[in-house]
Amino acid sequence: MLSTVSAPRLRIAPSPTGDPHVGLAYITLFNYVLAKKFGGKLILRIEDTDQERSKASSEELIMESLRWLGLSWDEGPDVGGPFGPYKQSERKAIYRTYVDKLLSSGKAYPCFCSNARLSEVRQEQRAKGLTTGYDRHCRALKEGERAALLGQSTAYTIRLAVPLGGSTTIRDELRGPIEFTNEMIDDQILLKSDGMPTYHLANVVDDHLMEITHVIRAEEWISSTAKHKLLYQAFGWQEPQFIHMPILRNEDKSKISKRKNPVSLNYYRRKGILPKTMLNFLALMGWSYSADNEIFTLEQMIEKFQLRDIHLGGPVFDLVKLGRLNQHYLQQLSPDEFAEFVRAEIFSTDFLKSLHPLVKDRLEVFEQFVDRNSFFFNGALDYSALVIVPKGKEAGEFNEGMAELLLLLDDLYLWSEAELHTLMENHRAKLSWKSKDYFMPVRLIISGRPDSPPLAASMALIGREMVRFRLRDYLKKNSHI
RNA sequence: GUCCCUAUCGUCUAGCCUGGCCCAGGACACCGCCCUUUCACGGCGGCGACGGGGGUUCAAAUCCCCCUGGGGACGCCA
Repeated sequence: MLSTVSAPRLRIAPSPTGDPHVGLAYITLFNYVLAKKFGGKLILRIEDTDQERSKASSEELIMESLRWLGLSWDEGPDVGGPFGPYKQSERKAIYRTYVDKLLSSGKAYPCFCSNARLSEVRQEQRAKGLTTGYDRHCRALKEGERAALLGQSTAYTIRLAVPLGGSTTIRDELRGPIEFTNEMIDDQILLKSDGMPTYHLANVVDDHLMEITHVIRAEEWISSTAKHKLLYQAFGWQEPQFIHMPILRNEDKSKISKRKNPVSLNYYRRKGILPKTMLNFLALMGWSYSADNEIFTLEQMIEKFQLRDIHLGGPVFDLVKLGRLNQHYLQQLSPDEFAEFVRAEIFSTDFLKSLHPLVKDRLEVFEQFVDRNSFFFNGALDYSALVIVPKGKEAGEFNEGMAELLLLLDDLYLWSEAELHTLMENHRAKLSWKSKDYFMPVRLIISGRPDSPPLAASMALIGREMVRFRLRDYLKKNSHI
C-alpha cells in the first residue's frame, strides 16, 4: 500500500480563517503518525488564497495549537525548508505560470461570466432539478471573440476544460477506486479574477512541487478529487495517494460544526484537556489501538498504526467520553506536572493579567477573587437558583431573543470587547427590549451572577466558544418548558 | 434534485480483507452492588448492537445484489 522506495512526504494544509479547529488536529494527527511511522516528513502549508477571509493572526494560532498538541512539522512557513515558500499567498507567480501552461495546451480557458450570470444559471439548474455547474458558456467562445474579450476585460477567471465524455476514476487507499462520469465534473475555476488560485489549483501544484506522496484529508474532499486527478493528468504529473478520513460528527451525526459543538482547540485547551488526551481521543475516531485497550500514547499509535485499520463510519465527537479520558490522564499526573499544568493552562499569567482590569476595583481582599470570578474558569453554570427571564417578558420571546444572539455571536468576525458591545447594543435596539431586560439576563447566563465585571469585556475574555456554549446550555435547559 | 461515501450496543469501537473459535469482545454513558463518615476514584455485576430483504455456502456480522437509514459534495470557501 505504501511505497517503501522512498520516505513519504505528507502535508497539512490549513486555511487560516478562524480558530484552530479540532478537525485540523484530527487530520494532522493521522498525517503525523503516517509520516513518523515511515520516517517521512510532515509539511505545513498555509492555504491563504482567500484574501477576504484569511487572517494572519489565525495562522499563528494554528501553529500554536498544533505545537500545544505536540504535533510538529519538518517544513513550514516558520521553520522553512527546501520547497518554500510555504504560504500560498507568496506563491502567486508560480500558479500563474502553471495556469499559462494549461492555457496554451487548451486544457484551460478564460471565463468572462459575471457572478450574477453564474448564480442565474445555477438557480435555473436547481429549479429544473439538474446538477448545478458551469454551463461552459465561455468555453464555446470563438477565438476571435475570446481575444476581443481578453483585450477589454481586466477581471476574468480561468477554468479547467474538463473532458466532455468518458469518466475519471480516482483511487482512495481506504475505499478503492471511485468513478465519476466526466459530465458530473464542473469546469472548475482555477484562477480567480483577483489572480489568486483556487484551492484546487494551488493544492495540486503545491502537492506536486513539494513532492507530496500521500494526501490525508477529510472525506468531504472525495468529490473534488476527480478534479484534482484531471489536473494531474493535464499537467502530466503523477498524483499522490489519497486517503480520506471520515468526517467528525456532531451528536446529531451532521458534520461537526461550531453551531452545534465547540470545535476550537483553544476551547478544549482552556477547559483543561491535556494534549495527550486530545491526541488519544482523536486517534479513537476511526481507529483503535486494540480490542481491549483504548489508552495509548502517540508513540504507541505510531508503532501500531496501519492505514487499513481505519474505520470509515463517521464518528461522533463525544464530549462526555473526552472528559472521562481526560480524567484518566489527570489521575496519572505527578505533583509537579499537576502544578505546572494548572499554572500554565488554568491560571496562566497572561490570563490573570487580562483579568486584572476587570477585577481589581471590585476586590477588598484576595480571598474574594476565586469565588466571585469562578465563571472565568468554569464550564457549564448552574442557573437553577436564578431568575433569568425578565419580569413581564414571555419565556418564549426571551428565549428566541437569546437564540438570535447565539447566532449573531457565531457570525461576529472579530471577537473583542468593542465589537461585542456594539453587537449587543444593536441587537437590543432591534428587539427594542429595555437595557436591563437584555443585559442583566445575558450577564446571568454568561457569568451566573448579577455582580460580575463589565459584560462585554468579560465575554471577550471568556471566549467565543464558552460564551456560546453557555447560551446554548441555558437554552437547552430552559427552552422546552 | 444529481453524484459520491458510509452502515456492529445510545456513543467510540473489536471482529469483516483471509466465512465456522461470535447465541458478537472492550470502552464511555446508564443501572445495581461492594469499598467509603461525604463526593469522587476503584472493584464487581447488569442493561445493551450485527438496519431490512434476497442470494452464495454445509456454515455469513463477515462474500454478492437490492432497499432503507446516515453523511458529504455540487462557491471566483477551503
